[in-house]
Amino acid sequence: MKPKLIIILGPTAVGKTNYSIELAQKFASPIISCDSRQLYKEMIVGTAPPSIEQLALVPHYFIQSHTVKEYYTAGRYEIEALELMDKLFKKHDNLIMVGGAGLYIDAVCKGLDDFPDADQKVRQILTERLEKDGLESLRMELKKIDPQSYETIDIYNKQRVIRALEVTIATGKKFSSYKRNKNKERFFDIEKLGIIRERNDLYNRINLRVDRMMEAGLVEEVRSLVNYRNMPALNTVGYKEIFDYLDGKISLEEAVSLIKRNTRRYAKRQMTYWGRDEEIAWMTL
RNA sequence: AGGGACAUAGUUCAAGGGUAGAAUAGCGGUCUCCAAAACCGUUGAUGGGAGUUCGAAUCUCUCUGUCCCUG
Repeated sequence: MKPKLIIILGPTAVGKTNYSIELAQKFASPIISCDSRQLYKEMIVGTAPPSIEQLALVPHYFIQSHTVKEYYTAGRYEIEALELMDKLFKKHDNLIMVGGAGLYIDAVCKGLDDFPDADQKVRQILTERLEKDGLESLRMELKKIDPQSYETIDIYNKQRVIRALEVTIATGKKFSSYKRNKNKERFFDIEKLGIIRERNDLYNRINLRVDRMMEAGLVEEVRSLVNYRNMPALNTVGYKEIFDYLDGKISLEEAVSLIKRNTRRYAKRQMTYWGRDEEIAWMTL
């Protein structure tokens, strides 16, 4: 019989942490976090990870385990998470995974194709070209060197265009040639449990959580990270807005309401992402 | 109580006799490695009533509401 991975997912602030700890205790399983921001050890106040008390109740993985100083991607998460599960499943029949990062969850469940790691230098050059010559210029180059990708990706999305270009340029093989459009085989079964709340309820929880983050010293945490503000990790709701405040672009009050708004939008995008995933069993809290 | 000003989308503000627009919020969607990212799309309003006019958000009257001044 295959071991089973139970994934608890849901929008931000819905209450995944509490629920997962209960469930993990029931299954005597550790918790594998699947959250693209809680895995940074420098980002604590603004990412609402499990508390110290909660972490003491159940062993957690991928919580404050990485640094904002290094680039991290969904691809690396897939590799690291699979390695970890390989080990943990030797002792556990069931493992609990919790998180809100849709792409990271998909990476674990279906697997990403084996693109080479992003070449930061190539990305840097492309990003500068984007600023200088505009997106259209990058689009035209993609059309030339990988027309297949030009046809299939969102060519108005600069991140995607750069991604396709950087892989093609860095490896000499077309970005589209890496795609296999096939899910990877996994050695474990997967059960997805989605948690949802009524929208007003969720929005109230989001607003409350942001107020608590401010009380807990979000501004200080963000101030301590100014040197890394250009790293992708810091391109995060709650951090961007405070950077703007520290720059004097907006008032603290504006920053707070922007954080609330952007968190609401994030929650909505999460729901959209999972909207068509028929494997998820939904549960309203 | 008297005098004055104002009333347009959830909010802030345009249009001053001729197709009611914008920003923002809200809502919906996309997604194979920066994903708390990066994109795309969209609903919605002239406070109520009467009048002038071919035609009223716009002019007149009235009611209602809000604000200011005076007592």
